[in-house]
Amino acid sequence: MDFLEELNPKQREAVQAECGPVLVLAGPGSGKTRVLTYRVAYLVRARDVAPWHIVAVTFTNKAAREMRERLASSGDGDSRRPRLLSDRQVEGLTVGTFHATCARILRRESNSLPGRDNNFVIYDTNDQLALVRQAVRELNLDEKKTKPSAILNAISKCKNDLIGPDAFRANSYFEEIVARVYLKYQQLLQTNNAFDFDDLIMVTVELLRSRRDLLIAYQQRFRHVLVDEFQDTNLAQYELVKLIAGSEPSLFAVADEDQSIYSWRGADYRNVLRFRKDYPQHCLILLEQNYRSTATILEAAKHVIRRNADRVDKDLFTRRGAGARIRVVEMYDERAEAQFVVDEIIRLQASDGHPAGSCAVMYRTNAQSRALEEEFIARGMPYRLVRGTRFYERKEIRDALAYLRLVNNPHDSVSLARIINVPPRGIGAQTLADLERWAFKLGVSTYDALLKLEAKSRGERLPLPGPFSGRARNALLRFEELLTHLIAERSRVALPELFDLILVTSGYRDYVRDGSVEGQERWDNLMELRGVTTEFAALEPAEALPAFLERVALVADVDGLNDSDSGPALLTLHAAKGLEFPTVFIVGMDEDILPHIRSTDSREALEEERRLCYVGMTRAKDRLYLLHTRQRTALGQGGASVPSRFLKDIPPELIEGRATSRRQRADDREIPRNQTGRADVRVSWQTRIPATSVKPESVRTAAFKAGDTVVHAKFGEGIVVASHLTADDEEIEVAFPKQGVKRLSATIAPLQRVNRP
DNA sequence: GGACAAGTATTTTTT
DNA sequence: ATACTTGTCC
Repeated sequence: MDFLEELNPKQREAVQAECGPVLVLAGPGSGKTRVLTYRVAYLVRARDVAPWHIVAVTFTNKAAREMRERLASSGDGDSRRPRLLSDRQVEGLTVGTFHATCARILRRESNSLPGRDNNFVIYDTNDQLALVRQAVRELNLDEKKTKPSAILNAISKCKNDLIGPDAFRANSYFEEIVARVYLKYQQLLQTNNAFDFDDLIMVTVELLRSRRDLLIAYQQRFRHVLVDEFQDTNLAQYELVKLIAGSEPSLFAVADEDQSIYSWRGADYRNVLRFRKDYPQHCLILLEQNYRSTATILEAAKHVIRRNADRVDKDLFTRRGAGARIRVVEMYDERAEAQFVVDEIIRLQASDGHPAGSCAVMYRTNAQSRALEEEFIARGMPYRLVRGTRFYERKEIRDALAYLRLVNNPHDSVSLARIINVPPRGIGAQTLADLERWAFKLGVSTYDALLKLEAKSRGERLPLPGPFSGRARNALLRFEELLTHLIAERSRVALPELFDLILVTSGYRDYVRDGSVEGQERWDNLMELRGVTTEFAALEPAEALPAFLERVALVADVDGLNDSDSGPALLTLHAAKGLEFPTVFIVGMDEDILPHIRSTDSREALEEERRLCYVGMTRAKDRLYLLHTRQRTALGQGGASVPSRFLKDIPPELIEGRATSRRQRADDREIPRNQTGRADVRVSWQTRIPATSVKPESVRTAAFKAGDTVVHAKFGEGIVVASHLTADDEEIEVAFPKQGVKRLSATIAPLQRVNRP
């Protein structure tokens, strides 16, 4: 297997593991995705697995795309590498996000789904929110007392935990409301022939659970399951993986608990622990060699992450040299911080020809980008802002998509409500509310209500009188006429033509092109969207529209935003995950920013902030700058700020100029603070809070770590797979060749460590 | 039904 | 500071 030669022995071991459950725990920069990709190639080439039988799930479309590309081409720029698979083989694979994969399954099985046909639409967060509002209205609940977003969060959480509306049990007044809205919300989704993002997973699980025949069929189909970023799965996703993998799983999961930064979206890194429990016979492989960062950077990052409990302490190492020390820089405020960053990038460029494009500036919150952008603009330096307003979130794009979705699926009342009066047609909120209520009474979708109104206007007798004044009724009838006309054209003309037709006949084109600069920009955006429709022009009109909509619903960004290296990248720490840069600046290493103020009251949240910091630090290959300020303007009001606690965890000898000087640290303590860390400047110059007011964190370290070989008096030799510090003990899991994985107390069990590298 | 003023909330966001 | 939602008045 010559194509495996470019992997190191450990990576190769993972790739060639037997086809049972395999868990690869891998540190940053250890080649996780590479291992996953090669595993796919290995299954096909060495194990004669038909590509058809392989499903690889990722979390982003980007990751899926990159994986395909690597499999299909010599990849990574160095062109002399052999291809891993042929085009035909790659085409046979199922590589995609959880959501895209589930959407495909549901589309295929839509006849088994109550109230859905295969034209169902996928609602994103905006649509979901609109639907929650509608549900709240229909239940006559007070929108002010119960924030729709809070309800939606709760519903989403339920779905991530596979709790359907019937199974939900309320334990508080708020949850009572949630329970009622949830039920109504699901009904509305069904009436609209729609699923939301979370449904894609939950409904697929429900379907496979209730239909044994389908379950068996999909298990047969997807005999080999691979999961990337496994620490980011939620319960529903893990359940789905388990279902498809079946009782004799060929399941290959790659994870790094220390990079789990999406718990607020339902991700639960404890799925890694569950995996170990659910598949006790699994093969565990640790990838601990980092190929990215200098020893200094890696060491600093390890010191930061080590403070977290509940983790397998991986013993990361690198063969790279120490490299430059980390620069910890204190600036007066965020403007000075930005200046320093720009100055330093220019200096690096001038002194050693370090291209500006290989630098990245990272921050905790999007709002922090402003000071940076202002400085870059003032200095005339180009920069790449990674994910500003996303393309598909622009109003004009969402409006155009709403038209398209409505034409595809007229029962989609959320899209209908969005554009019924855009451009203005004299159908205001009141009229729309009346229409919706009327539709609700008749038990039909909003579009059907419009049809009934039209039938009535032709003189047909209907049981209920429409509640509309002449003016409103005329406006509604004109809209109905427009919509019916567009629907009739749907299966007649090619998609780009349909797109044009919609914009012209709806009056949207003239509405947008009002002669202003912004108007032109919006029009340009619409034309960019039109460009996407041309990719579907060759398909049958009836197929093109649903295919286009699915693509658009599941792809959050448009390619080509982060390609060129025309300047430094500006991005949030979250957005930085999975990327690497020779030089990284993390700005705002201040208490209340990183860790964020909203995280400081819970241990779990604080640990996630720590992981976030770790993710940022480990993006750096050669140079790492950590900046904090003395004073920071937040929400319009300035205040003194305190250096982030994470800075204290970095050993001084790794920091430029810190090893010898205690003075610097003493200076830090001079910064006045109150309990919240942000102090009123005037008061604070008199108040000095001793350093002890900062809560000390546990510095206890585990005696055992994953990978250690131990001998147990009874079980014999085994390998430690996990270690957690508990309140007063250390709990470890040890895999014994004969007896399986045992959970032991490190202080009580008769254990002896055999070796430690 | 639409324009404007006041009020409110403001982390992160793979799909 | 500011963007976005809601309330009031024409």
